[in-house]
This record gives sequence, C-alpha cells and structure tokens, in this order.
Amino acid sequence: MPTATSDDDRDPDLVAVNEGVDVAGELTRPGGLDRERILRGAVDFIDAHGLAALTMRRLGASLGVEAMALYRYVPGREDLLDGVVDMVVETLFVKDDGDDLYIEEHHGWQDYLMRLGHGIRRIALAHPSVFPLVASRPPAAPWVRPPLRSLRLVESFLGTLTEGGFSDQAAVAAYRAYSSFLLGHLLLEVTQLGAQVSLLDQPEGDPEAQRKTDLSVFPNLLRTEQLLSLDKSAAEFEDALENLLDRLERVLHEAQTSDGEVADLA
Amino acid sequence: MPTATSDDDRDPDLVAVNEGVDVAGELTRPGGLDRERILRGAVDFIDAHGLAALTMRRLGASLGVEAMALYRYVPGREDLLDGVVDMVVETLFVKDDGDDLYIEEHHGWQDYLMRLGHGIRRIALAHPSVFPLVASRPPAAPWVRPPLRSLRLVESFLGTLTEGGFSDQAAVAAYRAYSSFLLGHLLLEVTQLGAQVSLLDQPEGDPEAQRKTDLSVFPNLLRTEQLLSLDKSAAEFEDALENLLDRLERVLHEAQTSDGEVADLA
DNA sequence: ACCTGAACACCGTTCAAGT
DNA sequence: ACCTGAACACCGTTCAAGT
Repeated sequence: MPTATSDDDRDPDLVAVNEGVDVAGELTRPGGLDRERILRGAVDFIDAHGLAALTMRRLGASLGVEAMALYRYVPGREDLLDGVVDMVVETLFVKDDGDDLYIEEHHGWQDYLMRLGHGIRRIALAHPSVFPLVASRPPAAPWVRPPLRSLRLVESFLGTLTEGGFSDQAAVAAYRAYSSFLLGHLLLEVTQLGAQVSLLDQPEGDPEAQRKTDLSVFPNLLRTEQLLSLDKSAAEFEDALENLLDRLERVLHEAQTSDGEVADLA
Repeated sequence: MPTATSDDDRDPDLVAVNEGVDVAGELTRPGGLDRERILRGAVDFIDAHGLAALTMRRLGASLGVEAMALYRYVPGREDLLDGVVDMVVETLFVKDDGDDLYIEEHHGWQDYLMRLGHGIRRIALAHPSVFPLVASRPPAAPWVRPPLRSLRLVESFLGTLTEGGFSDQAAVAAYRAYSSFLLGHLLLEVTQLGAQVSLLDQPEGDPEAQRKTDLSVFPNLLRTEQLLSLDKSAAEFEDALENLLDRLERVLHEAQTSDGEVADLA
C-alpha cells in the first residue's frame, strides 16, 4: 500500500478503487484535490459501481476525503454529472498512440463521419454505465443533440460537411440524422450490455422454467428466441452507418446536379 | 373542493394535482388505494413535476396518503418505475374513440410499422418526462429493445412481419433496425422539448450576450444558428420512417427473388 | 384489512470550526 | 488555503402500533 496515511479507517473496498494505478499510469492520490481529479474519480467510480451507486459521500471516500471537501471544486452533484459527461466526450479529441480513429486527421466528410461514429462508439463501450448520462442529460443549448455534446464537436461536424460541398441546410439535416442514428444504436448497445450482466447477477431458484412458460403464449417470440439473443451490434452499426452515408451522398449529389430543395433529408 | 377531508393540513400544491379530475374523467380519490391508481398517480406526477421530483413521500402526498401506505401495493421505488413504464407503453393497445393509429387494425406490415411508430411517438410527446424512463430502464429480457418494451408488442411485431413474407432472420433484423430508429428519434425529440422549457425557466441577468460571445469562436455554429434552432422533428420523423420502410421493402424483395443472405440489413 | 408514527440508515448541502 | 464535524432537511424502507 503506497504512502498510506496513518489513520486508515476507511472502507477498504472504496479505497481500493482509487489507490491503485489509473489509466494514465499515475498514482491516483499524490496529494491535493482538483476538479479534474474529482471528475476522473467519478468516471472511474461509475465504471466500477454503476451510476446509481455514485453519491457525493461515496465519491469523496473513494478519493480519500470527506464529501464536503468536493464542494470546494464542484458546485453540486448535478454540475458534477455534467462535468463527467464533458470529460468523457472530450476524449474524442485526445490522440492515443497509433490512433486510427483520431477525428482531426480525416480525409473527406465520409471518412470524418466514420471516424466520429467509431470514436463515439468506442467511448460508449469503454464507459457503458456513463453513456446513459451522455444520452439523456439535458443539453446546454436546444440544438446540442446527444451524444454529440460538445460545441467543438458540432462545429467540426458542420465545418467538415460544409467543406465537403453540403449547403448549410443539408449539413444541419445531416447533423440531425447522424445524431439520432448514433444515439439510438449506441444507447441500445450499452443497454443490452447492462442487461447481460444483470442477468448473471441474480441466479435465483430456477428462473428458466418460469420465463419459458411465459413465452409459450408468444409463438413468434418463442420461435425466434435464439435469433433474438444473438448479439450483432457491431455489424448492425456498420451497416446502419454505411446506409446513412449512402443516403447523405445521394442527397449531396442531387443537390449539386438538380439544385432542388434538400433540407428535408433527415 | 369536492369531498375534502376535515384535517386538511397537506401541501396544497400536491393535493391540487390529484383532487382534480383525471384523464378518464373520474374523481381521483373516491376512496381506497390500488396498484393501478398508484401507477396512474405516478404518471400524472411525473408529467406535472418531472422525474426528478418523484419521491415515494411526495407521490403518497399527491394521493392523499402517507408514503408508507404505498408499500402495501408496490414492492419499492424501482418496481414502481417499471410499472410506470409498463402502464404508459400499454396505452398502445387501448383503442381511443376514432383512433386511426390503433395498432391491431393494420393492413399489411408497412401500415403496421407506420401505426406503431406514430403510436409510440404520440406516447412520447404526451409524456415527455416519462419517456427517458421508457428509453433507459434496464429491460426485462436482453432482447427487449426500448422503446418497444412489451412482450406482447414484440410478438405482434414479429408476427406481422412474418405474415408479410419476412424470414425469421429478416424480421429480427427489422425489429432491431426499427427499435433503434425509434429510440434515437424520440429520445432526441423529448430531450429537445425539455431543453426548451428549461431555458424559459432561468431568466438570469442577460444570458444572451454571454452565450453569443462563446459562439464567436465557432463560425459554422454561428452561421447556422438559425437553422439549428428550427424544430423539424415531425418532418424528420416521417422521412426517416419512410426511408426505413423503403430499406426493409428492398431487403424483402431481394430475398424473395434472389434468395441471398439477408440477415445483416440492420 | 388498511393506514400511520416512529425509527433507521443514508442522501445533498451549508457553515462554522479546525489545521 | 484546504479540509472536517456537526447539523439540516429530505430520502427509501421497515415494522410495531393504531383504527
């Protein structure tokens, strides 16, 4: 146990979360609180224990401090959750070593939309318990559409499509269509991830028999149960993304040749 | 005030919610609690005060009862929320007078998917504060995909498409594509509804100036701000639904003629 | 049979007090 | 300057007691 304080009467389960080694490879508590350290701690906590378990008091404990100390750096719980969302989304703009999804090194708008989609998906799968927060927190502005929750991101989206030949209307319509595609797919994907583990958590007295009997009233469900249980999320994501790109391309070319009204593509 | 109890020292704001006349046109408290009455009260409460405001104690008060009384009919808060979701979704199957969206009187699978989409959208817009719950509550089974959260609904979905000529694989793939389309669109639509009202709620010292200055760093945002603020949700929903139906139709016909593998449409 | 009062453990948040 | 102890109002939930 590195540099442990002498009066260590804290919950060992919570302390363990944070006195290990974090993602960046540094010790998590080399003295001194910090807004960023708190947000990072909150992300780690949610990843480890789920969103419902996050309280100010427990977060404080996991950082080796009383809950009250957090209020010096964070106005309150709501603001903290907003900060968590921001922090996780900003990950898009940091370039990992050998990152072939780095969003700012794109070649054309199609490549940009591919990188963006895969980038957000990577975030969702890396933090499945945080993603529902990204999906449903009330946005700062009415036109900030989850999961694309960053002015910088929306700006680069619109800029890239405009450079690619989209009119302002078409770029905005594309932004809308793209964000709802991403939100639907990724939220369902992380929801299903959560459902898988919660099933393993409750091994109660033969739940199989009970569930099967219920299904007997639903012949189509019963017949396709195997198919329904297959997880094809990755392939479906690729297909839907590709389909969306095709659709956008079609709109773009129609606009360039016939100059018809194209705002209503979404 | 009809049939008021004599010792009326309750919060008048909460009482007002429930001693009025409810959707069905009946007095809300003609004696006696009931699981269904509680769930209905919870829906009304969330519609009126938002999800965050719903506590067992306040819900009890709105029903003219102490919180503890609820536990005779509802195992706990989590189960209550599940019940709320079920109740709201079941609305699909009740036929209102002159209801042209009634899902069981469909003509062919395209008509069915239109009725279903518009029906769920009507629910989302009628209960925008409840819909995030419909979207993100952990499903009962891994293959229950929000917002289509009802065995009965999934059964009728698969049955209708199968009757329409879809193979089991194609029907399941259609179910997946359709649910993620619905979830993305409707969750974004109700989120934006929430964002609109929350902006009106906080008329602080000239927030305009501050926000505009932030935007000046984002030229594309600044230029398209008007376009971004337009609400075209209804038209976008129709377009996306139509596009999805076209896609499914294409898959169906390809399968009927060439007999190629079609499972990966989603 | 149905509801309530009192109680328990836990929340978010404030603030004077400690170091 | 930074953290804590004590306190407040509020939670979900249990259970013996009332009617």
